[in-house]
Amino acid sequence: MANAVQSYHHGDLRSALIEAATTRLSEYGVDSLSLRKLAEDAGVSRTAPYHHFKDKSALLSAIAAKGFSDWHTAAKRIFEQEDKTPQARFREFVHEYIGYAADNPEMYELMFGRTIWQNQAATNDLKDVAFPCFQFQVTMTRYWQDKGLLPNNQDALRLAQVTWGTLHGIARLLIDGIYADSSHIEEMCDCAADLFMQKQP
Amino acid sequence: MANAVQSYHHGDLRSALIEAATTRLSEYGVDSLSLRKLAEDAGVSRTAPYHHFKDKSALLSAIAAKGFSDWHTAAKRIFEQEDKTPQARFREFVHEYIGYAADNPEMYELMFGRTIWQNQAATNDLKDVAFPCFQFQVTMTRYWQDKGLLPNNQDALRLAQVTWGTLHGIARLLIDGIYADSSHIEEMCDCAADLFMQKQP
DNA sequence: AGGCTATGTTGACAGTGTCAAGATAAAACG
DNA sequence: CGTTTTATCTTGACACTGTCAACATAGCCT
Repeated sequence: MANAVQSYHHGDLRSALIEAATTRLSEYGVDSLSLRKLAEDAGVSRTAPYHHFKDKSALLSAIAAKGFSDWHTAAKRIFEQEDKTPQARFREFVHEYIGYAADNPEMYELMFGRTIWQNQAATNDLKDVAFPCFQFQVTMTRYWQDKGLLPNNQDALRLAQVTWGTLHGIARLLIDGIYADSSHIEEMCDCAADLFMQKQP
Repeated sequence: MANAVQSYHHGDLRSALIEAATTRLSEYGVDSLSLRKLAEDAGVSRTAPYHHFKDKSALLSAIAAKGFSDWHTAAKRIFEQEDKTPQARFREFVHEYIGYAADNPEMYELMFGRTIWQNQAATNDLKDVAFPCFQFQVTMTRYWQDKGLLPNNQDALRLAQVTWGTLHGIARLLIDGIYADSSHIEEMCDCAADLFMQKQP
């Protein structure tokens, strides 16, 4: 059993690591995340984490997986608000997407950044959670096309890639510090939403 | 003078470092860029680079600055083709932008990534070259608005941010390995271009 | 000729991820 | 119950990294 007095076995090191890493991530950024520091914070030796994660990338993947899970829940909540018009939901989704990235820059960077995706580094566990999120983007796009909100003469997949690309691009420009001025986020979101929802007069 | 036989003074270490770093960057990626390796490749000791760059970030900024300079030139060349219609030029610009990112993923990542932009790490030299590039995006946007290509009821700055965001987002999704399938780049570019160039029927 | 300054050198420090080999506790099994 | 297997944790070590301090050299300016 794991008590205040540290025993040889931690008890639930895996969860403790993920939790500590998530906290440290949002506070100090992904660059300041070191396995050794995390281990020390958990009161455990440097190499203990290796019995729970293949390497550093696997730990990061686990954190991101949780992020995707939360993201999917939030997206569905917005999308399924029956009491609001599709227009309102679309606009809300845009604002929510950018807002999430702006409020949780380090988590967003981890989830949608190259760190865990390049070189086929992504864990299968991660893919299992992330791919449905990407798929959901297509589902929503098709729905909005059916409702006449988004242009119907485009392939749903391509259109989803472009709309998601737009949100992703704005998010990245914001959180990567390329937009020195981040005071007009709402206007940018509305501009993007207007652009896609081209109402034919 | 710097001959085949190495003398105490290198001669033009600064240029040699930038050149070697650029080559290594495009071949092995920004993560494999270490000051020590670069110094060794240049036949010089580990800390010699510090007499030419404040720190690693400064070296990266110098490389990126060259990238921005080239980018600006290429963008202007496309934009100023008098023999082509604005539509054709806009479409070409979209393809060229994504194409550049796809062909030079590591350079793009460096130029538009967080590494050199976050924490106000960007050198003044870098800003001096990069900001005109960002500004040029607005200039082009305003021109295309005037030509009736892009919607005229939006603020040029906001619209530029959104269109650039779209290109940037697609580029990043591609080069960060999130789009496992990168075989439909052209279709995505056309879809994006079509979406912005909403011809009112 | 002498000194200043730009440039290059070695030594050192505090980090990092990760592997190998050994220690310990808990669980599985006879 | 005792014994063995397995999961977990430990120390030691290695090869890296960026960066600072102190010192050496060579070229330029007066």
